Amino acid sequence: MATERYNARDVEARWQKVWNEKDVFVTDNDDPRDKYYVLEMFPYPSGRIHMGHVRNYAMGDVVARFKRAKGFNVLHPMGWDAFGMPAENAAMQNNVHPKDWTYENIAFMRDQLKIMGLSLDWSREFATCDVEYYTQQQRLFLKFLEAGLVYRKNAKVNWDPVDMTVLANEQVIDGRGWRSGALVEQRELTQWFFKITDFSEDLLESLETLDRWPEKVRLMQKNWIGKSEGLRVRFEFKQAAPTGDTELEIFTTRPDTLFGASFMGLSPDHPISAKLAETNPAIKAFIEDCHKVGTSAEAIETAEKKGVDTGLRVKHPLDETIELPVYVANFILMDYGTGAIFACPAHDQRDLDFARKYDLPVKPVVLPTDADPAAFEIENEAFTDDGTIFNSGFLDGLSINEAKKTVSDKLENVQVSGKPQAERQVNFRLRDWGISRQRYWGCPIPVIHCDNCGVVPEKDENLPVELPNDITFDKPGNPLDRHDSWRNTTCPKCGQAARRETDTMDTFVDSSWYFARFTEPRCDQPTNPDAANGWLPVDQYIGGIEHAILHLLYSRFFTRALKKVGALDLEEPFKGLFTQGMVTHETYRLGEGSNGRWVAPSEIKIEEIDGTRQAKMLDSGEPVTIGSIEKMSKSKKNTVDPTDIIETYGADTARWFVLSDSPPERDVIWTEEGVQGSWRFVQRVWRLIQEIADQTSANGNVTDFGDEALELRRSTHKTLAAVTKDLETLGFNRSVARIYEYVNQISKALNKGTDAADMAFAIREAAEYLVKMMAPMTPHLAEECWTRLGLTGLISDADWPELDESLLVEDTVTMPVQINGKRRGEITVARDATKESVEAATLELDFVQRALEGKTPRKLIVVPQRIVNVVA
RNA sequence: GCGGGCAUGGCGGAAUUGGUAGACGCAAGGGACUUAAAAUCCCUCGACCCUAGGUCGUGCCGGUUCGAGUCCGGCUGCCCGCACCA
Repeated sequence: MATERYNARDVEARWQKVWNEKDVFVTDNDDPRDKYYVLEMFPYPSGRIHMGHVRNYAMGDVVARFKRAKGFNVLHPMGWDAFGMPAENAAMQNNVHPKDWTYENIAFMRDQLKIMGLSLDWSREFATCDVEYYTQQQRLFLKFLEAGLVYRKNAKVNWDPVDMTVLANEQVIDGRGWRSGALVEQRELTQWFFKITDFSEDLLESLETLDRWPEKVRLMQKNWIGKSEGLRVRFEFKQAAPTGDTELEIFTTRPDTLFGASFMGLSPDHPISAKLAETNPAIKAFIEDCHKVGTSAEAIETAEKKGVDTGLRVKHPLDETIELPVYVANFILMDYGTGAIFACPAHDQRDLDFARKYDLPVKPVVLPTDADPAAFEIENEAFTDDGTIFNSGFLDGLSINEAKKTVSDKLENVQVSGKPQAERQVNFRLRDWGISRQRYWGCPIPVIHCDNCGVVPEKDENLPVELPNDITFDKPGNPLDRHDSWRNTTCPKCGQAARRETDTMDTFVDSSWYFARFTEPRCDQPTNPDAANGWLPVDQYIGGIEHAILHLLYSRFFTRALKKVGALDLEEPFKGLFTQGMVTHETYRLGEGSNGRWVAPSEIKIEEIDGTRQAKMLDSGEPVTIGSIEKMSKSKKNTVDPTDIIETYGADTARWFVLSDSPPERDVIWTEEGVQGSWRFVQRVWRLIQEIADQTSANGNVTDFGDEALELRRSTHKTLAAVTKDLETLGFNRSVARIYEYVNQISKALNKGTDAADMAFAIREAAEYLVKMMAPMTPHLAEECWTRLGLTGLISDADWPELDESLLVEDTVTMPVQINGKRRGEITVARDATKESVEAATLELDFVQRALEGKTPRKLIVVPQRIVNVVA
């Protein structure tokens, strides 16, 4: 039989059809085998899949297929995170209904995913904008409400005063609305919140159990939850504040620096600030100024530190003779602690910046170890490390921790107006989750506002509160607000005319429980607890690092809330988490410098002239500047369309490429050369398998192996052991490298001929093992090779190959020999040689004797099976 | 601003987790086959030097160790997140 070229397009379509017709990847909840749930973060249906998706889903698919081969009952579903702003933007720009836009995108992207040959159970697919899904989400909301996990309070939003609409943080650019360009204002609205802070302690402690999560993600979550032990201290006002308060209550984590206090700070949103503003025009103007920035922490914290002296004065709690001025300051957040602080500029950078600006005292009270107390001064950098307390009266000489304790103990026992002056307090940085969005394309919050009864939950039997279809986007703002026939309803409690809530839910709500819904996606309740408890937790979750905090924390909260309302019984949703890197590409520009127009990789060609890579336009030949490598993005046009790649090279090549080279947690650079390399490899494997299929047949028992056959068999089983381990640990790039190496070895062995029965056996075994090992990564190629080798059934249903451990160990081991830490040669000894015999053999070596010049070594280090080091 | 991460040849990376730095791939150069090209196959490929050998070398500076890409301290650069992007 002649070898034929591998036609990926035909082969891939053919096997996809077979998998589909045989329902190979449809999962049965009642299958008795051990379960394994693999999930990739579901995509937002933006229009087309991008290479980041290809990488994410290729990884998940390798895990799914590998675990399937290992005998697990694998759940590997797919869906769509389908609510959100882009659909509304499309509606405004192109006059298309968000629903139509979204479902059209989903249809297109589903087809794109299907040609990747993913082992997904498509029968479980859903979109979060499906009425069936958001009905259950509304049901959950009502259960959470009943369980006391939902409440309303005032919170700030970014307000665009020209468009008269609420803006998302990303729609605020340099403090201005992205469309109108108007300066954004902060505005308070009554909004819905989930009580995630009920679980602060549990969310923090439980991170310890997530040993299959990246350490960095756990650390980020820990810092985000931000547990701190501090002190609430009441500072007496010299004269009462206009609110009538006689004390100012602050929260601090650094009571040890109390003697370094320089001033007090109030949040612009503090009630005292608001009261002062009524009579003090300067403060009024300042607060208004503070409200002219966006609501994001980044905007607030990067703004220049500014404030206004209120004229109020407080007494220092440890020394009545000290009087401290009270400022309203723009960097103090109302929703952390009490919204007021005491400032110690020497040991806090923000306080220092502020003190320098307003010429307030800076008194160091923590002395760095080894510093001279007389000479130690703070310049423009606060000292925040460990040290010893000084300049602090009775605290002098104590450590920071001792001083914290001493101050806390003392102030807890001082009475001010009949209450202790201070109180120890555990504080969390984590805030409750505001879920209200003033938008159309989201899950409606199922409550009704009644003039008689107040806020009334919709009755369960009235669900769903369905989004109306007849809406318009000709005006800014939420179309639900102006949709009278939808908005006007009757009160479920008293039956009188009432109005629907027009806020919809944050799309993070949609993605906080979809993994549970997949376990029984057509259930007429949010979950079937049996199915959910059977499948969950997700054994391997894969997605972008950008979700390290919010999505994952919200999902962890939801798991606790779902448990509380009896929807499932589970501690943590994701047992294993893997965060993959981005796909990047070179950028290209036509024209001068930063004015140049971005051009796409498909519009140019690259040549190497005198050793330098140069780019020019395909059509005009104009020179193009090659720019930096950046995350693929539409704005920079450095994208490669997965569909184009798959049409040219096939899905297996694309999958193989995104799994190669770069470690999966790191960014991968897409290069045309790299893809061609992968494509050549696919062809090479196909040729190799054809040759082997033609030269060997399924062979009988061979028990005696010559050196060459044995060597190949050792390679086979060593490769299997390594690839198995690499796939277990998601080291896809390593397993790809091993397979390249292994194919080189098989080719070499094949060149030596297959006449001998032992070689024929070893090569045949190698071919079958190779194909099985590649099957999770290049499944179509593997099926085709499987058939070509005359094997029956589908490789997608086949077991992972068996490992012969006896072939992994060798009798001798070669170790490097170092002299004074530098490699000077090597020594081959029996695997089980004793330390003493290795030492003796080492001293016999020519180069060792030469180096020692007859002297005895000062030290001889033998690490068995590793290394020998002679210290002369 | 705050929190987290990353850095190894021309390029992507590997390195048994403190033990031979550069596996494997890409690019490049040389050769074989071919009328020619493509494809394929073989060889070379960190830098430097007095080239049987040796010196230097994992972003920069310092430290621990018989031994450091790996551990510790201090920098620099880039990337991610910051609660209404998904």
